[in-house]
Amino acid sequence: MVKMTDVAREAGVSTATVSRALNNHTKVDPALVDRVRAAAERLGYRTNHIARSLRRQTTDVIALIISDVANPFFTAVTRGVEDVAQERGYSVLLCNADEDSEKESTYLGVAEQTQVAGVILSPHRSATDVSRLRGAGTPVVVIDRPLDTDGDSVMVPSFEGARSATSHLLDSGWTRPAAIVGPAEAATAQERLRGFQRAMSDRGHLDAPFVHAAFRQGGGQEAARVLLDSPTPPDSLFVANSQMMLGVLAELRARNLRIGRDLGVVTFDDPPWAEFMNPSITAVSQPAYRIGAEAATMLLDRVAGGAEGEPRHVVLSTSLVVRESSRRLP
Amino acid sequence: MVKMTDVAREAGVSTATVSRALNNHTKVDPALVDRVRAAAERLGYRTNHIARSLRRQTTDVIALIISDVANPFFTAVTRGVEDVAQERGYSVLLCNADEDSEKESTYLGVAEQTQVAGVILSPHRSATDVSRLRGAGTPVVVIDRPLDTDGDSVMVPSFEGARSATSHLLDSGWTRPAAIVGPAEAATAQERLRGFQRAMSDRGHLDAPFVHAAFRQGGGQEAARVLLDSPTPPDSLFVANSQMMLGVLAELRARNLRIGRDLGVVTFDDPPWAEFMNPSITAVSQPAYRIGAEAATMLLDRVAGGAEGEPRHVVLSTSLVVRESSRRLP
DNA sequence: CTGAAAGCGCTAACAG
DNA sequence: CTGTTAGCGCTTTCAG
Repeated sequence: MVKMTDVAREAGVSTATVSRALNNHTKVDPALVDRVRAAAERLGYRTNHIARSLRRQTTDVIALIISDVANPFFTAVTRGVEDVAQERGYSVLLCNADEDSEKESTYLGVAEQTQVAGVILSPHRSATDVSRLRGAGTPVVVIDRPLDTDGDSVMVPSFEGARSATSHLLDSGWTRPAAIVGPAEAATAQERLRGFQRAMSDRGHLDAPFVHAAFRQGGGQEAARVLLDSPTPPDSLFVANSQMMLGVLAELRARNLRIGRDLGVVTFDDPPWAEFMNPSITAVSQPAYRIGAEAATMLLDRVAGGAEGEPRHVVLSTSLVVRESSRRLP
Repeated sequence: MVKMTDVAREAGVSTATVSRALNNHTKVDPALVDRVRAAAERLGYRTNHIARSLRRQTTDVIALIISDVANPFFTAVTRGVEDVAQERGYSVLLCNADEDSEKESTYLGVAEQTQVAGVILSPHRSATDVSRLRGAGTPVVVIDRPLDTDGDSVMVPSFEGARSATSHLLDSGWTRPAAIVGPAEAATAQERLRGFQRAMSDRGHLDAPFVHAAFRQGGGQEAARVLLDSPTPPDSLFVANSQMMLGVLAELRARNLRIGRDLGVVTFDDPPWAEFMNPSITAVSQPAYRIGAEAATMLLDRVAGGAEGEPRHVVLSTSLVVRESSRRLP
């Protein structure tokens, strides 16, 4: 491994000059800069970021802790984060908490120990503890799901999205909607459930059925099974994310139930496949890429400008993409 | 930040002992270990991995450089990698090369500069240069697409997969299949094209039409457009990955063409949505999770055991999942 | 079995 | 504008 002292010797200057020249620091004689650059090039020198980080007490990487890599919503968020991070010279340490508090806390520890410059987190529960990180001066931006403690965030109005999706079901002529929401501990699950319930109670349906399940295909399928097996099965479903929707589709297929005729469905999240289903799936679309991009921008601004100052909250809006699955056929 | 010297003082021992106690190194007096552990706990000490890495000249992170985060194949690979990495105490630095050689080489540089313990790479082109990494003694395992230079790899027989998918189309009564494959520079695109062509020529179709396109939804749609607009349009399509398949579906929908009646389709990769389409999509399924898990295992074995020794090659098999989209309806 | 001390490669005061 | 120097926090010989 060729290091700075090698370059310094080759260029006939001190390591300090090499450091300054390579990092286009303060004023360095242009001639020297060239000489150093040339020497570095010749030797194939590359900065040792570990050493730099130890000295600078911070790194060029930000951690992105998401709830599920298999979920297209989060991969779209990831692309948004990556694009702005890359543009600003940062790498992204992607951590898949996998809807599991324990894994999440492991990763929070990794983020701390590797001294990442900042963290973007989609917390599993609102009680997730980020105090150590913040205590160490590491900026944290929360996305998708809120935290009990205040701080920078990029959110989407889950309540309103769920409410409008449910109202739409009712408007389309379905009379007995039920909801399949995420696990009780997830804030987005609670919000989406509240939105659903509000829409229902506004129309006089007071005890609308719902079931909590894991934010995954298996969870969605299990929930659909329970609901459809109940004494008074629903005639339509509001499903709280696209992974669960896949499970619902599996269950409907197993029971030979046809969407649009036997059952209306709407899902939160608009995965790429939704429009190509037959019938196509009505969805509450979230600006996932923008959520990621905004969060990364906000985070890197903090990294540069210091963590002080009022918490900032960005709320992006959802939109209901009406397709065929919510239409009631005769 | 509480560091080792703080723990040492608190426990009344030297930093060397703290280090040894915490890393359950050689023989340390159990009583001291307890005292150190307790002190560390009390103070909320956490290892500074940056400092450790600088000293040890290696890190606890492996880099995973994939071609496209939005592709379910790669996210499944990612889960496989993550699971075994986590189990063995490593973190994963996920890099999305985004089907772009330049981004890929940026990330290869990041991997080198951050001194990751090893790299799992899905190379964009077979000429991708990993010599610097290997020269520095960093193990590299290649997945999905081969490299010109020899080294550890986990692959799948693309040629055979494409061939059997195409034969299946022919067996199902379609007479004019065409192929939509990836960009000419991608080795998997070439292999899948060869497999397609072999199946075709074996049945006497010598100049079967095909088009290269980007491994994305947009690429697939554009390719479908070209093929369907040709003077003698195909009656069926072999599509080289699921992202492109989404584009094909978009184009078919735009033209009001029905799968199974107007056109037969088969895709490489079996994304979660394929079975729920209507008609369901016949697919060449790859064991993505296992590819990731095998690659990570192989890599970490190298990390532990040294990079020397014969290159190892694991080849996992694909399977054709026959569904409705390839069936020819009267 | 434990401690003292050197040093990983880099950067940032501080002098010059 | 450039060089000297002192560490960042940890691990690991080398002595004891």
